[in-house]
Amino acid sequence: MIMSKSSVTAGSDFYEEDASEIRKGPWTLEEDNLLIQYVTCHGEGRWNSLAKCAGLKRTGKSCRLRWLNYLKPDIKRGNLTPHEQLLILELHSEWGNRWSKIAQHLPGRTDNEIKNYWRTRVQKQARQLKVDSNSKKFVEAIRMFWKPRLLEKMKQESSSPSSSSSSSSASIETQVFTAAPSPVLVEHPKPKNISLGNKEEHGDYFTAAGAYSEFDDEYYCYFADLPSQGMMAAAGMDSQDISLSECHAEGVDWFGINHHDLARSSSSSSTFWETDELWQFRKIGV
DNA sequence: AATTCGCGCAACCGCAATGAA
DNA sequence: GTTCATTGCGGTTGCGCGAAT
Repeated sequence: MIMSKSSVTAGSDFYEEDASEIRKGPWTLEEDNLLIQYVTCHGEGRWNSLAKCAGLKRTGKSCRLRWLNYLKPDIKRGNLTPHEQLLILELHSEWGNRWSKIAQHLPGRTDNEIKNYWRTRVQKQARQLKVDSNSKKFVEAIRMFWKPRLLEKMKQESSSPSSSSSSSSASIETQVFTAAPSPVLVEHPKPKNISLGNKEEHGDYFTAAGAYSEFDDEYYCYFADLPSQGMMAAAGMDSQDISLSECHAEGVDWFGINHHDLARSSSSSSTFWETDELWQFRKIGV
């Protein structure tokens, strides 16, 4: 049995209300066992009476939450897989903060867990980039940077013999691609037709094929080709090179961020892409 | 070694929706 | 149609732990 933080604090009276019989705070092992036993015998539901009948000095709400988020047998533990992360990003872009609805598409994951993931991982990155996590800017950044990396990671995992992909990964992948075709990260040489005219003050180049950054006299490709027309459509680009300012002019300020900071911080784990070990700058030949 | 800081996550809260009386 | 209890959901809080200083 998994020991929860709360379980090991058995006997703690944190939050415990002296005035009432209702206990609050971390659940003890004994309480967990009582709840498990009762639900196993009588099933879920009618949480208030369940709490009383099981001899738990908890509210029905508290029992329900404990069961659904922690004790239920089919709950999956551990880190979210790239498949699951990708699915969350996709579904959140469609439904917003409808956590329970999103959770329905991730078997074994709870709405609370998904909500926590969004707040601790995704929103953190938005804060670091100083953009609103619901802004178009950030949504585009996720689409351009994060999703391709997740797809790449999924590919790596599926080709690896020690792959731990769940049996549902195929269907998840199908759903993802059906929901919104995502860019695929590929190696990409620096375009020959980059001209000084496209160079921005930060030494960055934006092309239909990707974005390139000049940093310490090296070029880095930090997003890659789109097999589909999605990216260009999203940014209002045609097949010609386009500058950062032109991107801004289209109202898609993808990177209200300093690309050099991104590059520098690739070893400092202070940004979105690196924190999740999803992002690697690709050094390309000059 | 001691202290501080930041993160992850379990659990609480308030409100809305639903259903029974 | 109204009231009240219950359930479900999303937002928020705060504890425990490990990393950094």
